[in-house]
Amino acid sequence: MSVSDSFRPAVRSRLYEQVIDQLREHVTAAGLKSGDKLPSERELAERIGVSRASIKQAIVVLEVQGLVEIRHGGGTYLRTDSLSPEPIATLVERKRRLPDVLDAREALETKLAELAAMRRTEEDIAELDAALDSMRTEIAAGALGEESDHRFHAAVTTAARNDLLAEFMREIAGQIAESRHESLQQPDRPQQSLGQHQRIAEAIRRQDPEEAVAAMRAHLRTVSRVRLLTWHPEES
Amino acid sequence: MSVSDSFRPAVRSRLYEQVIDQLREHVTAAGLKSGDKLPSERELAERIGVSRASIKQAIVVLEVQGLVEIRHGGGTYLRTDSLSPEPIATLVERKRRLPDVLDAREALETKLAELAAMRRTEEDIAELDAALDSMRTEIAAGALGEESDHRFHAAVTTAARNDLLAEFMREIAGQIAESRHESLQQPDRPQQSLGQHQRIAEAIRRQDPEEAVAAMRAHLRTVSRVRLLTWHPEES
DNA sequence: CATCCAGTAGTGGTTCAGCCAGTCAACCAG
DNA sequence: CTGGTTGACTGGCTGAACCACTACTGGATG
Repeated sequence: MSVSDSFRPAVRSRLYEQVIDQLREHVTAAGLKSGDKLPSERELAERIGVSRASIKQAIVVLEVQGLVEIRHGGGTYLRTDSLSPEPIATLVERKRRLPDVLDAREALETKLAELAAMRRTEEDIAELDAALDSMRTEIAAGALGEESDHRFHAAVTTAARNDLLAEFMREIAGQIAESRHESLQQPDRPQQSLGQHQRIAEAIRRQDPEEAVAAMRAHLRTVSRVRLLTWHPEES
Repeated sequence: MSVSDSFRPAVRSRLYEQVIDQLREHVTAAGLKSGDKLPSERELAERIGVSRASIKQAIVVLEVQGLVEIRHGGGTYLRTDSLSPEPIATLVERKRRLPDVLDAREALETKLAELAAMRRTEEDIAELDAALDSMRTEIAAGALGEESDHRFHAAVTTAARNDLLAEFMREIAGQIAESRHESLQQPDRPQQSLGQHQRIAEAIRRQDPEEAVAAMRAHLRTVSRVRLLTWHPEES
């Protein structure tokens, strides 16, 4: 690590933020769950050593984030187990357990295939075909076709027209890329993959959701099986 | 207003919320844009007729929502043009995205049910049963059983043992809670819901992934159908 | 004249003491 | 058993006060 590595991110100046941090700690330390009651404002003020006004600011923030429910005269109650909105990025990074990613991918992409089959436009079909063409060319030239593979799945995602699922896909894009690379290095794998992609595209073109789901599932299970055999023969 | 039609869903009692409303009005009325300066806390307190503490609570809320930037000693500045996170346009947009959420939920929860059926332990079964018992009790008492509903689905998520999918579920937990509340207010809905949950639990207990998927899908489609009929008869 | 730099008014940050207004449980009366 | 009363507890809000920081002003300096 060199000189300017990490600036001290400036002091967390606002008091209410520190209060929120302490509340989070307390919740996890005490093992509180959804529905449990937090200490009263007066008690928190005394134990944390700040004024009630600051405690209240912190609690109001937690309230607007939906993490806590305030009952006038009745106390403050948890609405979640963690009290931590915890950024997804760090979690995905920490939880890069592969089988989890593969299961998640199957959950997301089979649904995407289903929706794509129902909603695809002519433009979507054109993009799917373009991706397949590109894949054929790459493979014929002896390449793995990773780029085209990604392009194809991105086109399916676009055709599904669901921003939320698209966002979830983005969040595991990194791990998918890894597993794609692994998978495509198996002998004859690119050619087999091309066939599976064509089957998916065909189902979407014919607007056949069930077949699209089946084709996508078959494709993903092939990918994951290879992956498991290569990396985790003993896994669960 | 007839008898049970619609109770006013509890008053908008909190002062800081009214302050936020007034601030929004002021911003639009005065035509303030991003970068402009808001009046000082003391001036706002005097003009709106509340204490500075309440003004500050409101401003802190706006800060954590990223709508405003506070500079110690320098004043408070707009970071957006409107100060309204959702004027009607975006609110409509949010409602329009509800189908996205429902599709995502089906993608995630059917997979969770499948995994749960394969991986559940005796403890998981016990928690599912406990949630069902609680649901029966609540419903028998005339309640909707929202809490138990959430508890049940949380138990399924736990039993699936996939942190990534669990994280995705957390991200849409808020919208799921909304749709749950809507759905369970339909006549006879809680009773029907109980039956569907029992079917899911039974499949998981028998370690029958396919049936678990089918049961979960049936349950979710009921929920989403009701929702669409109630709120968006004309949707897509 | 241009520059620099205190001084100062003004701003947000926080505290404190106090009162108001709900909630809840224990208790009592019917 | 039901319904009302009471009192302790909890969150909601206020007002005055002080601290920490910023920004502007106006005079001193080169």
